[in-house]
Amino acid sequence: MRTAGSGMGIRRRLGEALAGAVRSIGVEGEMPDLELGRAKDPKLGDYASPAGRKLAQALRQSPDQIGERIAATIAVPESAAAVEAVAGYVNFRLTREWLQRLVAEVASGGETYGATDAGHGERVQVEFGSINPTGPMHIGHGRGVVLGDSMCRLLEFTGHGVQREYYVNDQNTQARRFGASVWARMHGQEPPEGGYTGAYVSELAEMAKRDLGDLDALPTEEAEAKVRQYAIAIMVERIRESVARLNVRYDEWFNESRLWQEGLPQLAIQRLRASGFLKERDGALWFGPALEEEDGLGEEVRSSKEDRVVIRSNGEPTYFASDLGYLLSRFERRHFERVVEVWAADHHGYVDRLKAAAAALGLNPERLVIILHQMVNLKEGKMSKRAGRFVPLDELVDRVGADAVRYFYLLRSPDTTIEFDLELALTQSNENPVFYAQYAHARLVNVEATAAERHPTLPDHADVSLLVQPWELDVARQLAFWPEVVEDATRLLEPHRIPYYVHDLATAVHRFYHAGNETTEYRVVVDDAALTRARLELCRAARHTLRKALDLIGVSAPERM
RNA sequence: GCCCCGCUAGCUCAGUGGAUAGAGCAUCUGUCUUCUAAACAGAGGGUCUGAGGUUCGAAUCCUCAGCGGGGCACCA
Repeated sequence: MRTAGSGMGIRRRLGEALAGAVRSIGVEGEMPDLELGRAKDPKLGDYASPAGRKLAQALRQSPDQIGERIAATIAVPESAAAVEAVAGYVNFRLTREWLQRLVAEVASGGETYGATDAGHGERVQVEFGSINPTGPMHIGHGRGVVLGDSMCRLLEFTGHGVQREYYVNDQNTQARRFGASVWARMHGQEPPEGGYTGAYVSELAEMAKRDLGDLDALPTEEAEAKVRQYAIAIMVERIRESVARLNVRYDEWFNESRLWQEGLPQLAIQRLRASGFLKERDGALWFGPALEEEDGLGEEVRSSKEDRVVIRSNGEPTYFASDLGYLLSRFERRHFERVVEVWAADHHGYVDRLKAAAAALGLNPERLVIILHQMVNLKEGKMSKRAGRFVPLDELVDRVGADAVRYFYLLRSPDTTIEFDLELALTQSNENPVFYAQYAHARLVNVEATAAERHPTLPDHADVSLLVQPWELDVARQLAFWPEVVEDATRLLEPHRIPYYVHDLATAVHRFYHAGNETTEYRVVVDDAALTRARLELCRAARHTLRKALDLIGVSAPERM
C-alpha cells in the first residue's frame, strides 16, 4: 500500500476512486464536484458524497439508483473502506484493518505523517507582522504575527520553500516622526506635533545620548538621521524579542531604505511612467490605471478617488512608491513565485491598489496573495495609547503564556473580530483549551514511560490487529483525518483549522486513556506484552500527530504537566 | 455615500450547496485506592439577525433591510 507518509490522505484517494466510478457509469465531460467529505453522523460512516443526488438530473436516473451503481462499481483503494449507498449518498466507512495498518505506519513514520510535497518547492514569501518600528507591539499585532507564522509552518510542512519576512519601514513619514521625537527628547523638548510621546521615547533618547556620542559636530539633518536609525534599530530588536517569545522568527528583516539604495522604486516609477500609468497633477505624481484614458473625460476622472500619490508635491515619495519597488524586489530580484501578505483589516482598502500596481508593473497579481484578518479590539473600546487603552503583547505573554496566546488567536477564523477582555483572558488562562491538548500529549508520554518500566522487553513489532476496541479505533480514525486537515488549512491558508483538529484528536486520546481508568484491562500497560505493545503503537502514532499538529501552530507539546 | 468583515445555544466561537446544525465555557448530575481527574460519562439549552430569491436541497449562494466592527490620506 502507499505509505501514510506520502501525505496523500484517504479522503483524496477515496475521491479519486469515486470519480473513477462515476466515469465508469457513464458520466462524461467535466466532472462535477462530488463533495466528498466527512459524514455528518458516525452511524452513516466516515466519509460521504451526495454523488447520486448530484448526478440524478444529468443521468436521468433516481439518486438511489445512481448511488447503488457507484457503490457497486467503485474500486476502493487498499480496501480502506466499506461502501454503502443510502438515499443518493455514497457512504464510506473506514475498515478496521485499514485503520490498524494506518496506526502502524504513523507510529513508524513519526512526525512526517501528513507532510507532503504538494508545494513542489514553490518559493513563497510570507510577509507578516510588519508594523512601523516606532513602538512596541500590542495585542492586535500579535494576531497577525501568530497567523503569519502558522501559515509558514503549514507551507513548510507541505513542501514549499518559505521565507518569513518583516518589512521594516525605516524611512517613511512615521519613522521620521519617530526619529524627530527621540531627537526632541534628547534636547529636552517636547516631541513635534503628531510625534511619539511614550516613556520609551525618552528612554531611547537617553540611550542615544549615551551610545551615539557627540552629534553636535554633525549637521542637524545628518545627526537626526543617525538618531532615527539608532532608535529604529533598537525598536526592531525589541520587536524581534517580542515575537521570539511567541516562538516566531524571521528569515529576513528587509529595510524599506534598501529598496531605494537598490533603485527599485525608481525603476518601477520609470516603468509605470513609460506605460502611461503615471501622471503629474497638482505638483504631485499620481498612479491610476484609468489615467491613460482620462484625456477629454473631464475633471471627474482627473480627480478620481482611485488614484494614489506616488511622489508628493514636496518631492518626497510616499509608502506607495516604496511598495512599487518592493514588488519588484520580491518578484523580479528575489524571484518569489508567490508572496503572501498578512494584513489587519484596516488596510483592506489598499488591496486593490497594490494588486493593480502589480498588474501595471507586468507582474501576475494572482501571485500576490493578501490575507486580511479582522481587528482585535479591547472590550473597553478601541485600543488607544492616548486614552490609556493599550495592552502590550509582551504583557499578555507574561501573564498568560505563549502557548495560550497562540492558541487563543488561532482558535478564531481571521474573519472574526476579537473583542479582547484582558481580565477574562487572565482568569481563564488556567482553563485554556490549549491545556486540554497538551495534557493529552503529556499523558501519552507518561503512559509510554510506564510501559517501558513495566515491560523492559517488548517485541519490536506490534500486532496492530489487537487494536479492536471502539475507543482505540476512534483514535486511529482521527489520525486518518489529519492529512486532509493539513491540506485544507494550507490550501485556504487557514491555520485555525489546526487547533480544532487538535481538540478532536485530544478528545479521542483522552477517551482512549480513560477506558483504562474505568476498566483495568483496557489500560495501555497490561500484563499481556503483545497487547501492551499494540496499544503502545497507537500511543506513539497519536503522540507524533498531536505533537506535529501543535508544532504547526507553534504550541509546545510538554512531556509532563 | 461607497467598499470590506461579522451576526449560529446564556457567553466565546467552529461549520468545502447536501442527511437530524456542532465544540468550549457557564449551569445541572455522576466517576479518582488512577498507566496523570488540567480527565471521563450524561442532561438541559437553537426562528443559524430579518424578508425575498436561486436550487431536488440553503446557516452556507444572490438581492434588499437591520445591528455591530473596520476602511475610503500628498499616514502605513
